[in-house]
Amino acid sequence: MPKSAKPRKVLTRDRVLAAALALVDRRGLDALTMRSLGESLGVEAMSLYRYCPSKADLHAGIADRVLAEIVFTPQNRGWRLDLGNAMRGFWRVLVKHPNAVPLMLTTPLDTPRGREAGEGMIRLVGQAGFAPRDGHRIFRMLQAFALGTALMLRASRPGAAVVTTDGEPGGDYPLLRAALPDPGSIDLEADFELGLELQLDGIEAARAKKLTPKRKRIRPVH
Amino acid sequence: MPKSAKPRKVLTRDRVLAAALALVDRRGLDALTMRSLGESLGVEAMSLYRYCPSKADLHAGIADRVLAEIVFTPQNRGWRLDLGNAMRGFWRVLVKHPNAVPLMLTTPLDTPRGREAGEGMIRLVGQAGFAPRDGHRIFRMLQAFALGTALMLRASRPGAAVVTTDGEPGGDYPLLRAALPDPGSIDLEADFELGLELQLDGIEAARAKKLTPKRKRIRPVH
DNA sequence: TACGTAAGTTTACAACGTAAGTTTCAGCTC
DNA sequence: GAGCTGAAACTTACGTTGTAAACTTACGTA
Repeated sequence: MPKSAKPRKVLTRDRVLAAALALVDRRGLDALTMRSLGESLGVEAMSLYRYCPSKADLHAGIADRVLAEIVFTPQNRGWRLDLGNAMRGFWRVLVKHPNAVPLMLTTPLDTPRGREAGEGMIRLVGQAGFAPRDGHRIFRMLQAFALGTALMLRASRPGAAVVTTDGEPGGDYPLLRAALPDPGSIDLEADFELGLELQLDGIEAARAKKLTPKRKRIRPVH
Repeated sequence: MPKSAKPRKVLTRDRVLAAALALVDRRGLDALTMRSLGESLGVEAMSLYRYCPSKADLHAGIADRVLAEIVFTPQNRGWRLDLGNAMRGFWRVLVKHPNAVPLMLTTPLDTPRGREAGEGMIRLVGQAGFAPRDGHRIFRMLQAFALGTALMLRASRPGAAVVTTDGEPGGDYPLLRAALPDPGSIDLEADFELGLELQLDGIEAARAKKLTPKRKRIRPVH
C-alpha cells in the first residue's frame, strides 16, 4: 500500500446529480456552483466535468432526475381521474423541489424519461377522445400551468411576492385587498386544485364539442 | 467651451431600462451584463448603478417595462370576450419579448403596474361572477399558463427542444411522433389559442356550477 | 514489472457583479 | 469673472464564477 487508501471511483453521474439536487433543495439554485458541489462530494470542482461536461448539462440532469421522481399508475377509473392524478403526482414532485422548478422550464427535457412522460400523457389525454396532436397540446397546457404555478410558489416564499396588497399611498386596490386579506394568505395548493379542476372541466367541454375530428386549424394571431 | 461638448445627463432610469430590454430582445438574457449594457449606452458599467442599484433591480425594471406594453381596453361585449382579449394582449407582448419572459416569472412584479394589472384582471373575472378570491386564483391560472407557454416558445426555438420525436434506438414513441410529425411543427400560437379557449370553457363550467357562493375550501393534497 | 488509461488535481484565465474612491463639469454665489 | 458645491460618470480593484489545459495518481491487465 503506497501512502493512503484513498478510495477511488467514488463518483458517478448519478451521485453527482443526486448531490446537486440535494444542494439545490437545501440552499437554492444560486448556491449550486461547481466548487460548492465538488465540496459537498469531497472532491475538486474540475472532477465533476468528467460526469457532467458543462453546467447546462448538469442542469438538464437535475431536471431529468426530478422528472424521475414522479410516480403514477393509472387506475382506469375514467380519463378524468387518471389525468387529474397524473398531474397531481407531477405537482407533488414540484412542490418537493421548488428550487429546481426553473430548470424544468429552462432546459430541454429532451431525454428518454421526458419522452416517456410525454408519450404517457398523450395516451392519457387520448383516453378522453383526443387525437395525438391535440392531446399533446392539452398536455402542454397542463404542464405550463403546473410549472408556472410552482414557480409562483417559489417566488411567494421569501416575503410574499408575486403581487401584494399594499401599494404606495397613490393607488388603492380594493379587489386585490379582498383577494389577499393578509400577506401570506396565498394558498397555492388550493390554487393548483382549483386550476386543475377548471382545466379538466374545460377539457370535458372541448370533448363535448367534438373538437377533435377533422377540425380546421385554428387561425394564428399575428 | 472647455474642450468637448460632452453631453451630460444622457442617462435616465427609463433610458437604461429601454436599452436593457432592447439588448435582451436582440442578444438574449445572458448577453445582458452591466458592461455590455453600459457599452450600448456609451457609458461605463458602473454608471448604471446610479439608476439601477443592483442587477436584480434591473431585472425587475425590465419586467415592469414589458408589462407596460400591454394594451387592453375592455369592450363590454361579455366577460368571455373581454377576458380572452386581455389574455391575448398579454400573450402578444410575451411573444414580442420572448427573451424577457423568464424575468416575468422570476421577479416579484410587485410594482404599481403589476398591481394595476392584477386589479384589472380580478375585475374582469369578476364580471363572470367570481368573488375576488377566486377571481385572483383564476387570474393566476391564466397567467401561469401564458407565461409557461411563452417559456416553451423560447425553448423551442434553437433546435426544436421541449420534447422531440426522435429518441435513441431503444424506445419508440408513436403518439409523440403522431403529435409532432416533423421537428419544428410545434405551433405555439395555436397552442395558446386552444389552451385559452379551453380554460375559458372551464371558467364557464365553474360558473355554471355556482362555484363561488360559500363553497367549502378545497382540501389541499398532502 | 511495466504500462495504458481512467479519475481526480492543479493551475490558469476571462468574464461577471459591484464596493470604494476619484475625476469631471453644470450651475450657483460672490 | 473666480471659486465653490454636488451630482454624474469614470477608474480601479476584489472576490466568484465556469471551464480549458496540463499534470498526477492509482489500478487493471499484459
